[in-house]
Amino acid sequence: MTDELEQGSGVIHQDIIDKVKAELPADEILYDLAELFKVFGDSTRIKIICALFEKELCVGDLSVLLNVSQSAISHQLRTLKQARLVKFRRDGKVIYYSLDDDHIKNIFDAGYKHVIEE
Amino acid sequence: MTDELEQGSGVIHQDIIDKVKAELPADEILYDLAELFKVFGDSTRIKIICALFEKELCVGDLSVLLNVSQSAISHQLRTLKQARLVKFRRDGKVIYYSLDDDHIKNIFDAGYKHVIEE
DNA sequence: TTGTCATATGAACAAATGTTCATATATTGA
DNA sequence: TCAATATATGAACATTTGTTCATATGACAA
Repeated sequence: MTDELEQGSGVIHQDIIDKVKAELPADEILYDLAELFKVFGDSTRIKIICALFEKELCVGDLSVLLNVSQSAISHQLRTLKQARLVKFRRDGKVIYYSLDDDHIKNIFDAGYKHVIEE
Repeated sequence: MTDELEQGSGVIHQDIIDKVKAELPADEILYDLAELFKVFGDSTRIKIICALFEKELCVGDLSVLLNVSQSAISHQLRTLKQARLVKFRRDGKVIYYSLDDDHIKNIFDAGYKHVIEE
């Protein structure tokens, strides 16, 4: 046996495949990258991110602002926290969230430019 | 009745909420933006995109290169096509795919920078 | 035409995801 | 200590999503 997966995919250009393969970033990096974009790929989370560009906000503020339940916001903040996109500080009972990273704006803007075109 | 959704979310700063709300892009734009990032948020698709940075490739090439079935590649190319991220040209039986947009690289790079840090 | 090759597509299915609901935790003030 | 408030979390559930499998389409060569 040569290699797994005998797909009927007509291999066309093995030389090109090899060349491109050599240029591809490591699988793990591309996996992480997909995971990162996945976090941006939900409208509730994008709205949270976008809101936090303006100002740090507490959970209640976000809930009212985006008209999403407190629980849902909290769950999504957890996702954002795990992706290390947001940080938080406590002030008594209230917890304020803000963006944790400078790249976030760049990623957002790059996508934004694509979306608003034409 | 005042407004839908009487969440028990302790509204804290109505003034800030109003201010931030005024700055948020339209809902539809943020929705589209999330949809765009969603397309980047799958490792197979990211790999396809990344491969196409190097060179136009046919379905068979992509299938072998990424070790993904022809059908799966084809389905994902459909998604990328619908998002107008790839275009294609036919040459006999073979169909070559390439990237359709200059922003794609910017979006990818912005995410990439975030991922490779530290 | 007919057969073959490259790609597309629909149905089915398992896995991942986002929200809700109920409840837990943590902090403050009485 | 107790009640109230802000937030977090786990389980359940409905959707969405990505792959597979089988098959259809379209192009070429014989």
